[in-house]
Amino acid sequence: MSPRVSKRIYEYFESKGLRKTSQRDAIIEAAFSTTEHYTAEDLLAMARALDKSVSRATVYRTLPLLVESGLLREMDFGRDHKFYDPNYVDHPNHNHLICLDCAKIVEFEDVHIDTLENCISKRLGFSPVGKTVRIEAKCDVFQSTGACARRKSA
Amino acid sequence: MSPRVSKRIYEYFESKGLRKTSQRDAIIEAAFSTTEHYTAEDLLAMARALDKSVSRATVYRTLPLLVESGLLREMDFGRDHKFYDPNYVDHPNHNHLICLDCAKIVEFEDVHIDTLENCISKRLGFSPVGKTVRIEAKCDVFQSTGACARRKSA
DNA sequence: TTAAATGCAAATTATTTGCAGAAGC
DNA sequence: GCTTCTGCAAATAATTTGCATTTAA
Repeated sequence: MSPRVSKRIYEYFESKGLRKTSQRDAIIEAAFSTTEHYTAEDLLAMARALDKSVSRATVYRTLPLLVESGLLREMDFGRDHKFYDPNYVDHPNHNHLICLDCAKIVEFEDVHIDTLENCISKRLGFSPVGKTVRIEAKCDVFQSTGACARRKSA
Repeated sequence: MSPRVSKRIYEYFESKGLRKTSQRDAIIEAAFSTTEHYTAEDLLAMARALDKSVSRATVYRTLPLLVESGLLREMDFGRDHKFYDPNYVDHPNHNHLICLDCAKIVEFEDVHIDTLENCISKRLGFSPVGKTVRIEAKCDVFQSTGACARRKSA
């Protein structure tokens, strides 16, 4: 985890009067030491690798704090559990393309989408706060060769 | 429900060898006689108003069929239950703007978004299948007057 | 006639919560 | 010392499923 992220998190905690505990430290460290998306259960496993005393309840109680801090983003990919994305710290405007062949999620950024959505919001009489773009797509590689290099990584 | 929708649904059912039952008729009628978004529980109530014998289990078993047919769209608004949107039949490319002040969902269409997403997908080496755009925003009306005409309708 | 569909109630599963003890400040 | 935080285990709530019965084709 970068010192920048660490600083922002602990400043947020302090501003809210939240205490620093060893369990929260482990959860935070785990949450921001990867660029992968993860579930609450995944995060529990990652945090426990750092500190065995972390419980499931504490993970579920800490996740909303990280989301409120603005450093972690909760995402619904339409599956049965929520996913969390730690990459908004470094890429605040990224979007997701989900490959229906290999289930891989590709992150991308595009200034035009952002501009366009701002215009649309204004036109409708709103000020945009958060934007989500999700593209479900199929691999061109898979289409032509019948196999996809990414397919192994679900 | 328009005869066009009715025709498409029953053709889909027939093509899959699915039977026509009074309960399914009631659920389908309820599902496409509104332009509002609804939950499974909402749909149960609406279908029961037409046919008291409709059970919760049948609603839950029928919903995926309607989604697979392409006429109904399942949506995650990040709340604890799924929402269903029957408006894709008439507006296959619409998107959603969610007002954080009044929780109202505004549907809009924009060809530029669609074009842009096609370009982005191609550039990344994918063929887009489905696209979701969601804008979370705040009422300009609410910002300036402190109240919002839509606020009453949650 | 026979395979599919139904209602009921029990099962499932991610997430939340009450509580008594532990720990930060 | 007082309040917040924690782990545990039980509770919750949307959705799914097994089964005996009904019904469409």
